[in-house]
Amino acid sequence: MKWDALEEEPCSLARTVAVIGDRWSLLILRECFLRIRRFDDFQASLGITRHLLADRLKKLVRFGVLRKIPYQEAPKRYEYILTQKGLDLYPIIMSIVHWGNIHMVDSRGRPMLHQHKACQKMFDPVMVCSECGEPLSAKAVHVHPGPGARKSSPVHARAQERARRGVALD
Amino acid sequence: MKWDALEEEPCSLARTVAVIGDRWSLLILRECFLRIRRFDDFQASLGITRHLLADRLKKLVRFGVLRKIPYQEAPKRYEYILTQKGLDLYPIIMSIVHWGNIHMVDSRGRPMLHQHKACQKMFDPVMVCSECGEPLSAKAVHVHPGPGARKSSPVHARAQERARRGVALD
DNA sequence: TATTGACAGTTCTAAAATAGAACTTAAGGT
DNA sequence: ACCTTAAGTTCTATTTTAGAACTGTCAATA
Repeated sequence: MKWDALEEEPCSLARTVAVIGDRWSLLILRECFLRIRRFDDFQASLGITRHLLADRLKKLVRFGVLRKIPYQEAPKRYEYILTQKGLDLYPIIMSIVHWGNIHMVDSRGRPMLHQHKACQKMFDPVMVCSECGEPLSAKAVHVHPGPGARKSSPVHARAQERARRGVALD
Repeated sequence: MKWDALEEEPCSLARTVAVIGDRWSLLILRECFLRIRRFDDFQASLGITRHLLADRLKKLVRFGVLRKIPYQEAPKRYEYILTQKGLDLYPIIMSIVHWGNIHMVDSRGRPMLHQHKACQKMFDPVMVCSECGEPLSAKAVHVHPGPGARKSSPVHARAQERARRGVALD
């Protein structure tokens, strides 16, 4: 499957993977959330090749995740800033960081701590249900086809039948 | 940078990207959460080449995200099941799906809806602070070096200084 | 005036990863 | 004997990525 085909898939995960599903895009976005904005600063802090960095920034701008805005004339220079669409990636970034904090840290402990300005406490992100506010887990969720669904494959039909019969996820 | 180097980075995001930061791993995991478990079923539903699928399954098993368990002898056949570490990826998957639902769906609407078994309602995932329960946004969070931090680069020092001075994220 | 340095890229070649198809192995069924 | 299912492995061709060098503007310095 080509990258372009991913964008067209009838699946919100696949379409998002088309935007952030490569080795560098998420790392670039991490830097954006840490207030890195300029080409050479991205390059210095990530060690990405300049070629790839130029390509990825172009892609993120094309998807509307970053905006390229001039910060000086003569010579014209630009910086890359998160759009609202980009800022909305924050829950993805945080849930990735949190999983890494739980499952991938070594004996030195967490590289970074997060403080909530509102309550002043160091926190972890928790994913809850928008309707009842309870924490979510995979086992507590049923999936249903939505209006944008295509007919499901036989493989998926069998899998959903297993779910209906209460077959566990693990 | 090589993939192996990513795993060693003093950053929980980078280390997680080493596990799920390629085009296929997240798609394979999506199938796992939909109760797909067998090689040919993954292959049929994803259209991934058998070569890559074998490689990615091996990687996910190596990282402890999936377990390979036999479901029949003679000939020996295996299926791939999420471990607890794998189930813990659910918030990442859901936040990715949710971002796609908001920013990447076409006119047909969402491909999939989610129902919370506890409250019976269709829901969206919301990320909240573990301490005060309020919804989180990037702008409401301060970052601090944790016990596993390495000395920050000059580039990051300048960026953090900007944050301290209250420079906006966007 | 000539030189150096900062910044934001582009261009080149070599190495690595991926796509796509065919092949293998082991057993059961007809 | 032959076909099918399942889970891979092997092969070649194409695409992507790594790594380094190069380009074009302009400002500041020697």
